[in-house]
Amino acid sequence: MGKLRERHNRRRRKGSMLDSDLASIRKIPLFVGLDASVIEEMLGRGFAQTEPKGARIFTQGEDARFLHVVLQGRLALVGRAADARDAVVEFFGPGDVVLVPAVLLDEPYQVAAVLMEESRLVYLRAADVRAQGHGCAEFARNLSLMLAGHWGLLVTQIMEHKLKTAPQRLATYLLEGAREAGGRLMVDLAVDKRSLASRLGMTPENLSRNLGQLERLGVRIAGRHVEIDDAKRLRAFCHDNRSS
Amino acid sequence: MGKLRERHNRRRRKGSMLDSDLASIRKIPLFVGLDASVIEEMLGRGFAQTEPKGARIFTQGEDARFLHVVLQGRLALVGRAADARDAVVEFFGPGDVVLVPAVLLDEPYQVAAVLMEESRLVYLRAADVRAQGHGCAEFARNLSLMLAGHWGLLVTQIMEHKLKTAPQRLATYLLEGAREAGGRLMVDLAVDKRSLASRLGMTPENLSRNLGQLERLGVRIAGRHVEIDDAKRLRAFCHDNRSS
DNA sequence: CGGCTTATTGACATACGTCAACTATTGTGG
DNA sequence: CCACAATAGTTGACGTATGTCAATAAGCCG
Repeated sequence: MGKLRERHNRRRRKGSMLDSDLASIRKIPLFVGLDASVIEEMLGRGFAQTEPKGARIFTQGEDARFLHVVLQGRLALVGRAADARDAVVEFFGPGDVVLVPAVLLDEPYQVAAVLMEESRLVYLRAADVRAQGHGCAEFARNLSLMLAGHWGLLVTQIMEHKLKTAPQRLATYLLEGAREAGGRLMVDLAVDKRSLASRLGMTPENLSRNLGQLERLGVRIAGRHVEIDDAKRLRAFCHDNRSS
Repeated sequence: MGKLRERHNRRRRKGSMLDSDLASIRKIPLFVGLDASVIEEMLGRGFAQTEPKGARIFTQGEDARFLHVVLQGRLALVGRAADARDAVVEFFGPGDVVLVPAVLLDEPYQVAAVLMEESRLVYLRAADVRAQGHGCAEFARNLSLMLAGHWGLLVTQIMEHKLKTAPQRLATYLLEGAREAGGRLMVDLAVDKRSLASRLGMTPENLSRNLGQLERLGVRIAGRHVEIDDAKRLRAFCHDNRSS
């Protein structure tokens, strides 16, 4: 729960969009099926920008001027309490669209966004997005579907917090992110452990200890690289309270 | 975290919609600004029904066949973990529309819904809702706005869980629900304390103790009726960790 | 290499859950 | 309307998970 520091916060300058950017954007569900004119209208007045690790893209309480699309990299939505401690709500990566709610409702951002690594983002003007949400039925529909998906993410997280212990939440997170490679299940944590701890609702110290505990369940940890020997056992551990 | 029991679960029979039902529905933000034909198309194939306290409207894992609108009463969204403990995600009351995400995505419900008191609900057929989400731009837009609003609720709850202690979450909940009446701030808890405890992420025992703790901060509790003598002090307590 | 940040480990404090007993409240049938 | 059972809520004693503080170790970058 330490404060996430922002090291660089240079004033951003508009960067023009590359063809590769446009190609990526068109594959994102929010933008599929739209008339070319609609996409162009939104993108035409937006821009793309690569920003360094630690950059604060926007701040809690700030007016929602842009809709952000992550092309590469990773960012964290960070909420800050009145006493200046803050918590990571969720991470977003390539293809994710961030903070549609604030943009649609034309409200201040409820949370801040901080880059976990150097990332390339698209900035779409909030007013344009709202206009298309109004004018283009297909876009409005895509927005709903995206929001519906996010709803599920948040509900899942709430339930995990209320029903699972810290080690169980950690194990669940690992299993969700795991990929099979060479007959082995493995995960590469995309973010530093301090932020991961915050996302999982525990202190960094406890994250360390909980990783240690999982090693006794056949999880091997080397820095940010994690290997899962016995996925079945780990899954059982997530569900059942009464495991060792 | 005890299990919410369902006492009555009679098979529901379709109930026709009353004029007063229609009047209520038209005032709900999700339905304002729609062509009369659109509303009629959705409502025409739906129905309204009054169901008793404890009724389980739908179950986790069930396919989303209906979109539910609360006309009167109160329901809880309840998630169940693998080990059969369950947690209240959120309460919904008159004017709220429940589980749009599952309906839109045509996915199974992620959570169940249980009535906290006798309630009158509208059942709209999921397929009809999806069709209008597709066909009617204004409805698609309203859906987005509603989902965006819900997103804020859930994010707030996640942050409170990560950043606040149980007594602080309780105090925050009381302040949010408080109404001014006769120069006094007061709340009437709409649900039983067991469910409230689950919503707030604590045990019923701890809810009792935490209410007791708040009494030392000028909160008077009598059953489900709560009076707040010093809102300023209570607010300070919510924000600051280091209060007595 | 040296300085900085990040991660780990240990000792300790505490908030919270658990279990069990008790009390209050609600509902129901006689 | 009362008596009784069932449920809901409270209280206390206690254990444990998790946070806190401090010191050490391990990466990372200039």
